[in-house]
Amino acid sequence: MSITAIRGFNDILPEEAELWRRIEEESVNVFASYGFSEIKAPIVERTELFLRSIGETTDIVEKEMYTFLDRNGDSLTLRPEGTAPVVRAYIEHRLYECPVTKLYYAGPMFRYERPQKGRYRQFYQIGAEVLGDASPKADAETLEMLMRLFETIGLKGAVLQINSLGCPGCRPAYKELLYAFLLERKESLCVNCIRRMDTNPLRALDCKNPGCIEATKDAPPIAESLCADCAGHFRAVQSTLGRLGIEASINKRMVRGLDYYTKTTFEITASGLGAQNAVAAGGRYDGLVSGLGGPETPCFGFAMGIERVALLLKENGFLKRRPLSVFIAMGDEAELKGVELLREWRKKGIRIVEDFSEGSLKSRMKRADRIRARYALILGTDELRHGEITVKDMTTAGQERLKWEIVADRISSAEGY
RNA sequence: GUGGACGUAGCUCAACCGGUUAGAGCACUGGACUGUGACUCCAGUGGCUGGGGGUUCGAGUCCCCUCGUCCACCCCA
Repeated sequence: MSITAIRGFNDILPEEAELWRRIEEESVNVFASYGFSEIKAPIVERTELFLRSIGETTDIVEKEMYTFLDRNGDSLTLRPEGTAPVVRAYIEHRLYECPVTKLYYAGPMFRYERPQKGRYRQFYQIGAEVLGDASPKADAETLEMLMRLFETIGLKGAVLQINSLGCPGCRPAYKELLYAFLLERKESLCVNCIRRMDTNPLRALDCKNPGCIEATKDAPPIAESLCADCAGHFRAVQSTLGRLGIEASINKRMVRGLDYYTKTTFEITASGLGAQNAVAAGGRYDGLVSGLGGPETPCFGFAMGIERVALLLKENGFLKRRPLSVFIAMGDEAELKGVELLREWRKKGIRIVEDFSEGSLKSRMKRADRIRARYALILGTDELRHGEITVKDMTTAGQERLKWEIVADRISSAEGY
């Protein structure tokens, strides 16, 4: 084995890439029907963008970023998530001059983590952001869109959990309350939670350590500390979801790993992914745009992990014969005529490859089968003389000799081609 | 960053307590079948046992180091 891909960075081979393309196509279709347009932001940004958006004390920033100095000495970072770059572009190009902007993006993200099932160092997300809409209906409608997407691509068993994290108006008071509560039970908390008590006590609610779960069982719920605005917003999200027929359970322990979230947060999980069971997650981030120097702009967004969706979809995947023909010429003259014919047939949209191998017809037929082609087109000396070609359907084993002129029509009208 | 499992042919795996020339299935190539794939039968190609060091008369097997994969923790999509 000579040079291999680096750890956590994977090749997506054609069979899987096709599945990915289906996921992306369906996503784009659904997003478009809700009025989203695509934005393509760079993969590398100034490190500062992520420090200021994600938060300096988050795990992502503290230990997971691919950060390096470029030749000028600027600190740059491979994007660990998609929202911050989108918001940066939104501000930079003054897209806020439009009252509501709905954007989606797709592409690779990078986090330096130990790879495991459903988690890689380069991973792909499709995400969408609604910028400039404060209404709880925007939250609910976007969630409905996501659930619809999962339904259309055939992903089964997606479960939606929601929570509200409050806003800068009410969260500080809650943090105090929770801090006091945790302080009383400090002995039973894990070291991690004790360390984070001062900076981000909410993380203790999310901790999976049995001691912490037990200790925080009766912690004061955020819901009771929300200000009138946040509480009303949360109720409205729930009732709108109800009217849209979307089931959502409230998970009052759910805390996101990024600092910019406010009010609604959510996570969609599915079984079959191992420990990494979230397929999509996101929430509202009303303070991010202004925090990065733009105008006050309430926003809601999410990101979906393509690897994880693909992992779940692969369970009911099967190999199909591809809409592809293989051209097999017997002899030099037939080969010469072949390139001419292929040129015409391809012009008519027939997907076709030529088998240039020297082997017997038998071995060449075998190759055609191996690449799972639908048709084998055999041009021998007799066919050549008559202006015909033998067309064999590899799925039915039936074959017929056709005049060159009608081959393209015959093939393209076949079902599944 | 931490813990556990595992690295043997292209793939999936076998090889007893350390013992002769490391095997099988699948795949690949050819033949049975002169121009017809899949099913069947026969034959053949294919290995620095991840890499390095050590113990031993002898290492795929035991010990150490290293690299890698997987799973879990942490965290997250």
